[in-house]
Amino acid sequence: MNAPGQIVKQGRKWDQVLEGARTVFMRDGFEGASVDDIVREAGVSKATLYSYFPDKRLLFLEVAKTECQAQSEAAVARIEASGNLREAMTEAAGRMVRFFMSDVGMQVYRIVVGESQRFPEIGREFYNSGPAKVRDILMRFLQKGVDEGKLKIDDVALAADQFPELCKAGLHLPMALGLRKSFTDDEIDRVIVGAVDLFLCKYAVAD
Amino acid sequence: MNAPGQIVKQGRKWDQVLEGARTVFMRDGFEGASVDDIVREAGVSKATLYSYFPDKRLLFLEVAKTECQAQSEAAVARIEASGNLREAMTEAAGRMVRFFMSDVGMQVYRIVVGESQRFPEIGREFYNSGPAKVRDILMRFLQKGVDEGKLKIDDVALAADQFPELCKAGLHLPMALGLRKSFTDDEIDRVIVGAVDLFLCKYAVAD
DNA sequence: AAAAAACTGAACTGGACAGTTTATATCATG
DNA sequence: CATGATATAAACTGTCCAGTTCAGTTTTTT
Repeated sequence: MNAPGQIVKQGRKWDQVLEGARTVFMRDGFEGASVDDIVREAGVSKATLYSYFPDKRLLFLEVAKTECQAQSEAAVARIEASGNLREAMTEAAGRMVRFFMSDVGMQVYRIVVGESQRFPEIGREFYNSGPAKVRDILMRFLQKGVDEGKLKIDDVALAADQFPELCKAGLHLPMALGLRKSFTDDEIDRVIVGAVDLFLCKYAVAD
Repeated sequence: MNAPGQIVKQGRKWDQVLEGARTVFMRDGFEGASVDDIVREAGVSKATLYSYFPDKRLLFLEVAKTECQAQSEAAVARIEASGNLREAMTEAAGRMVRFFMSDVGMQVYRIVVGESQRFPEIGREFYNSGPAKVRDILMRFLQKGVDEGKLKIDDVALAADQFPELCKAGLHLPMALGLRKSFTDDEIDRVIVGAVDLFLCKYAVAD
């Protein structure tokens, strides 16, 4: 018997449950996924699942948290400024776009946006372990550029919000709405190059 | 008896049904709203609702469509370039931000993103009657600026995607995720001015 | 005022699904 | 190999909800 609201991590099949839940939630969303689907996918009995997770909501929260951490770690891997600022930013942009255009990234976004009304904590969890990390790293990166005299930015926080938005131009919304399943590398490059161009045109001291 | 999938618009209480549905869907989302809630809110019998709409999904689709049209018409009201380009864009940005930051606009976005997996047509419906209209008008506006020699833009379509994204910087995501309920006028102005500054820095011929 | 159309209320059907229970089986380890 | 922890299958409970039905009432039309 669990203490109410507690997740118990011991036991052989914990990973199995989580992996099955991940698969089904990512495929069907929160409401669309039934617990029976999940136990079938996980190859586990319902009683086992409920011995680990007190309810469906907390199971989903665990999946979302894990997913965000994995994603943002992959996406955020050092922007360590190689000599050339433009190159560094272009590469960072590429990683970000891959971050939010991946199947899993997109699906997490959809679910989180859709459910953040009913589960407010999920919105914060997602923001902190994803977008907020990107923002922090970008701010540090930009500030360093300013300190080194490569960039001239009055409002670094604003700039750190602007750049990721520019990288979404024409890509993110059509995907989130299911109008497009994917984009070609050329389409993506066009947006990234355009983002970096626009950004550096204002903020670069000398290019 | 309706032809399958057909919506019947005749009858006294059609508007009443739609208005009740609007209220409840906007408050509770699609899954969260029960048809019984809707008929109660609308002051109408369940049989009446089902004499107009063959099912819940099509009722929601109708609400979303109506909502988008109303919104985008309000938001898009002429960007007729008053002499000053910067002023015109700043004002257009203000309208756009008000467009997607309003309670209803935000809620439609949440629901549509959340449900566009299960109902693909809803994503397209929303995109075409909202964001696509803004995009078209912006493209025409920018092209005119280019023709008049005020702007220099290689890729007008890209620029028309970039500008709205810039207007979302730091505002849209925290709202969509429920981290912030609202923003002060100062916060919004900062983002709008920043967007116009960045945009015109690259694209304006002479400012 | 009669006929037709629209509406009502309330009960009902059928299905989906979260979470529980129970009796039984398997595993890990000392 | 014995014992306690972990897992299982399957049936069950209770709830929620979309959509239907129907006998009767109100409104509109003619």
